[in-house]
Amino acid sequence: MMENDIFKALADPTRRAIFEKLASTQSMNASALREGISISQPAMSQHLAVLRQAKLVQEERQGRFVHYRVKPDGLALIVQWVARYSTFWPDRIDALRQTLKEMDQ
Amino acid sequence: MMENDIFKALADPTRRAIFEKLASTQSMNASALREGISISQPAMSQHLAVLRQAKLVQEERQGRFVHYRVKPDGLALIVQWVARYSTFWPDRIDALRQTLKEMDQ
DNA sequence: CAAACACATAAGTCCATGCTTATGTGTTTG
DNA sequence: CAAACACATAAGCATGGACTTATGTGTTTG
Repeated sequence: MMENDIFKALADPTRRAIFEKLASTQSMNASALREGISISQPAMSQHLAVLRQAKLVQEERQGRFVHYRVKPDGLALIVQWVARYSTFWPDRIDALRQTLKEMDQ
Repeated sequence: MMENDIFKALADPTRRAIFEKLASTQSMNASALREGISISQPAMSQHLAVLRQAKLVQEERQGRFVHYRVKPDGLALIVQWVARYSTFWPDRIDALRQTLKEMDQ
């Protein structure tokens, strides 16, 4: 199941760090992503493969570089899953509500 | 980090099934939770311990039964984490927006 | 109070996973 | 076109995690 792929992909702290770094920019190639994260080249490549399979990121080859970027709809399933239990976080709902309000502007 | 505990706890499909079942009721003891889920008693106990440590559920002993229930604010960190990337799921946002709207009623 | 019960913990096994080194594939460049 | 480069894949290893059986702890009940 795809939902499971996403949860498993995000369960690793290194992968979340990669995703977060990727989200902070337009797009970035694999080598640039390694900067600041102490990790070997194959390890990065493997992590990106996991994120790719979970459809959280998308790749685009440009010459000998592969540019990665966060996939717009990647977190949708997580959002939907969490939303099912939205009645359980009445306090925190306001923050999300505010986020949505800001998106309208 | 607590965020990591939550992601890891939700990364297992059996644990998500337990959480979902628990969310569908007020509270339930460990034996009742096993019904429908093909799992041994110790396995259930261990899964509940993981969910407990992630603060996704809370326990309450009543006699020789231990009643579990979903902890209201348990998913807050996930919501906050996801909300940081809300600009990346513009299409799916409507579903969540609708959920919030329904909560208002 | 001994047996039954609900649950937790211990200990061991098996498979998944994150890492490493080594090598392969595709692209650019001197 | 050979070397350098960016990245992917292969293979092996070590750890983590989900399961099992066995046993422990606390509570109820006949």
